This record gives sequence, C-alpha cells and structure tokens, in this order.
Amino acid sequence: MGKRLSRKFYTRPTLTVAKDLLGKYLVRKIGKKKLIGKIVETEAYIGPEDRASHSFGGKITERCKTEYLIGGHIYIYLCYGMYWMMNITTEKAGRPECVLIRALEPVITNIHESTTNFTNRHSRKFVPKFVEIRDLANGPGKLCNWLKLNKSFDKEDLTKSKRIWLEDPAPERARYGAGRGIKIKKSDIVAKKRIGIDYAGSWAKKPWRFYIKDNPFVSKK
DNA sequence: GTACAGATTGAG
DNA sequence: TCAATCTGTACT
Repeated sequence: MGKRLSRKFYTRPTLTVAKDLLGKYLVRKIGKKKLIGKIVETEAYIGPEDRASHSFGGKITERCKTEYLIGGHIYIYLCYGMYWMMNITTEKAGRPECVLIRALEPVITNIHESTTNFTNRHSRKFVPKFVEIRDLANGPGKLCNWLKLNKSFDKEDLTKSKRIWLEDPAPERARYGAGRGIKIKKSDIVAKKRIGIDYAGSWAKKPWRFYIKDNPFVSKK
C-alpha cells in the first residue's frame, strides 16, 4: 500500500490541505477488511473568522472543541439529527480549522463487501436491492455511512489510528513507473462556493469547496 | 424549559 | 416539496 500521511501534511494552511487532499486515499479498516475511497471533493472551514464554521467567534462547545486539536484528527458531528459529517483538523493546536470530506470515489478491492454496506442509510420502508457505486459515497453523509463512521471516531488521530488513516497512493504507483507524486494538477481542481451555508453572509461566497474536475463521484448539487 | 435552524438525504 | 430527528443557541 501507499504511505500513510504524517502530521506534517495536516498542519499546513487549511486551504492548502483541502486542495492536497484531493486524490489521496482514505483507508477504513473493518476487521480484516479494508474500504478505500479516493477523496474527490472537500470544503475548508476556517474558524473563528469564518461565519460558516462551528467555531465562529472562538466558540468552544462540547461538539466543536475537537476542531481545536492539532492537524490530523477527525472532527465528526451529527447533522440534521441523522447524518455524520467527517472533517479533518488542520493547522496547529488551538487553531479551529478543518476540512470537510464531501465525496469519495470508491477504490474497489472487494466488490462484494463494497456493495453490501449501504442499506442502513435508507428508511426501513424502502431498502433498495441495488445501488450504483457512484452513489456509495458522493456526499458527506453518504460516505460516513459507507465507511461506518460515527461519534466514536471523534478525536481519532489519523496519523496513529489502526482503523482509519490516509495514504498517498503515489509510492504504490511509482513501482509501476507511474511517477512520484499524486498531486492533482492545478488545472484539474475546481474551486466553488461551499454548499448549504447560505446563512453565512459574505463567507458563503468564498470559493472554499474543491473538487476534481469532471469526476463523476463528486456530490450532486 | 420551549422554539427553531442546520456543513443532508431520499421519497413523493 | 417535505420530513426525518439530534445539537446548539436564543429566547421565555
């Protein structure tokens, strides 16, 4: 496998990390099995200045205090009472900044397991028999459901955890002569305004949502 | 304590 | 278009 991303990767400026996360592999280990998703869409939240951030104004609540940890930790919270949102903290300790992971492109290692872990996000009334791979993780709530992430992952250290971490797939590819860096070309990164935060005034217009151009696994508007 | 909005999602 | 349903916040 590739190389696990270290603390250094996460403690850089949030906008840099948000862009550099594109193309990285998010690895989730469940028992002996691994689910892997390539990050294709992110959003940066830069509190306490950012009106859309939970830590806006320097707020420290039971929920958002995780944002103040040093870069490389998971900040996960429940949205609308039913969906978990996975964020990755950035910068040094005390700076409440993070990156929301909005969409993954499933990297298929075992088709059976990868396609039978989605049903519990649907209502009891309606459980689909089939789901397209494209619909497994193309949204912040959906990807947490796919990877079975919940409150127990809050404050998880991505540089040390045995059940979830990030990898740069580059070393794996380098073996096959595909070059050294997995860094999405600047011209392939699209920057648009963030979704669902229209209440944030002028901050809502900041182009802090990043995704890989033309990637079909980006969340639908 | 009560009211209400929210970094979403899928059904109708 | 609307409901599901938990947490934070601004009130009474």
